[in-house]
Amino acid sequence: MKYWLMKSEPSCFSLDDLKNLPQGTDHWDGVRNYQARNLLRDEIKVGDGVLFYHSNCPEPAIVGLAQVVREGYPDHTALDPREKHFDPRASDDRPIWYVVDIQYLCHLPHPLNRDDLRQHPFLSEMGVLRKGNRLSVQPVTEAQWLEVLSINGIVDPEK
DNA sequence: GCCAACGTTGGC
DNA sequence: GCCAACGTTGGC
Repeated sequence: MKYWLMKSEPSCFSLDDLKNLPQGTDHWDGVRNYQARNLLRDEIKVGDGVLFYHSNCPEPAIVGLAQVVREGYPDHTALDPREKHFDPRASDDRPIWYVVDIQYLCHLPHPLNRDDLRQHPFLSEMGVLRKGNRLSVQPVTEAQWLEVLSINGIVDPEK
């Protein structure tokens, strides 16, 4: 089991948006970066934990937890010319871009903003704090995951 | 709105 | 294959 941090602009797609979908589940689509693509296609597995991060907004923060419920499969939005993230190089045979499905678990009682993260020994190492880091999906260590749960008094994120 | 950092593109 | 130009991200 692995852990990931996924970034989303709340004005575009927020944790509430995820929660309100049927089953609280959605495709994580539109990723057009090869490093992130490789993670989506090869590394991210069903059951992995996801820290949901709100970026590019008044209060950037880790705001909730999700879990992976379906692993890497082709991103159909790359194949549809009407889509914003359409990629003419992609085809059914060679999809190029991938998505995973994630399911909402909970909001954090104490969302962790960037100052909060900087003050913790494990969390201050997170990629999301590094200057210029634009990866929309990035790995999180088990220690970091457990620290987020512990700060929030969460024993079992699925409850 | 500013601007630094980064990835991608494209001319050569 | 180099590298300048450009577009995008994202904190502030």
